[in-house]
Amino acid sequence: MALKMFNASGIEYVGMRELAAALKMRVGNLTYYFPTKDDLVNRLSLDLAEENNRTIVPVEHVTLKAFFDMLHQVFRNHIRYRCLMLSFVHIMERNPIVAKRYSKIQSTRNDTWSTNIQALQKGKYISADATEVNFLVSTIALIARFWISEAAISFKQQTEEQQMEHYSKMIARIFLPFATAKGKRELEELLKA
Amino acid sequence: MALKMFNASGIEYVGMRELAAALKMRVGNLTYYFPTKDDLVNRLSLDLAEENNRTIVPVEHVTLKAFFDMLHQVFRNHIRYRCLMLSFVHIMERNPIVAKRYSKIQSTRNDTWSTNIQALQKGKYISADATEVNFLVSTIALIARFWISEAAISFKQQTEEQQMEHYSKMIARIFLPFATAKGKRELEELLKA
DNA sequence: CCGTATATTAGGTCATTGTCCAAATATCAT
DNA sequence: ATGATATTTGGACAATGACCTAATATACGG
Repeated sequence: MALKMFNASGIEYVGMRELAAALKMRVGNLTYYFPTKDDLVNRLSLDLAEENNRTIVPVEHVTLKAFFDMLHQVFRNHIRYRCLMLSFVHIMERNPIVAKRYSKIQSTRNDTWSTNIQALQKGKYISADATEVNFLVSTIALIARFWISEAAISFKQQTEEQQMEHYSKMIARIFLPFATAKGKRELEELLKA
Repeated sequence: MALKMFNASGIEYVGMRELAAALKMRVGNLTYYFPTKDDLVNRLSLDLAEENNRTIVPVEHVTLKAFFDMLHQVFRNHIRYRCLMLSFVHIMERNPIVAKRYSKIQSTRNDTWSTNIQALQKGKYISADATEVNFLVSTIALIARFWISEAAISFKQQTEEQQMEHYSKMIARIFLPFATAKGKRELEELLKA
């Protein structure tokens, strides 16, 4: 419920009173469960982190298709918690608990992406040296963090599916130069759709 | 002065009273010049837009070096108005005046980037078809908009110069696959530094 | 079933925020 | 000097997040 309202109006524009009313509670009652608004945000952030834990996993025999399906699922998770993504910077700056957990998680996330990209190499889908893998990981991280923000500004009129497709394709294009012949075929399939 | 305080603490965490005090004014006096905080933000946004107007221009005989110098200068402008970049999404959502001006400006910005990239093609630095040029433009736009936000979260400990270098190199790497032999030499020079 | 300890709810207060206003004062052209 | 305009002042307003105490419900051991 809180998530729905936050997604609709933005975290900082939903008051505790407003939220309590929607929950048919009194304000004091809401603050009993979540003493501060940051605690609420912290809870939502935990939920998102857990969903992503289930989504971002190392895959044994990864294909480019599987890799981009995983990315697509991450995008979907971000949409479900879009209020967090849109207020990302402010939350990180003002909510030390969330910030600390995030920075801890993030390095393992990057490791997982890196592992999966190296698996793509072993599967002869792409070919890239260590610094190139690093580049791919940090580019994915940047796009994954901020695609919703940019879409909210520049592609408001598009559906969420169209937005996700746009950024999936952007990442696919970044992979393209590193793809083998086999990889190119799969990527061009993705880019065509 | 307002800019300095906003950059230091974030727009939403500098109060009108605090700001007025620093300006040795009364609050009511400040609101005489800027009736609302949004008017203040609007003014700062105008200033940034003007600086970028001077920076992002079509260049006749553009080189990759010149192109990345231009990008570097854009990054510098963003640093000077970092409070705006860090609150980008919220401003666009809640300040219709700024939002409207931004979306109008942005399409001409993209045109200019596109023109300059096509000039790089004419100069035999890179080779890319229309959709690839489009891809390059939208990727640059995304990175330019959000690099400061990501740096504020993930590279806090680095200096601004190091941060700019990181994202310049990221863009250089995105150009690399499209570079001609001549272009590759210049880009690898940039990536080495 | 009673009595007590714990969990929950209610209602209100507090300081802070952005915004607004009417009166007082300063500045300037005629 | 006088009238008009520009600026400054000090305070008020509603809304916000946070906090607190007293009332009430629930659960549990005897």
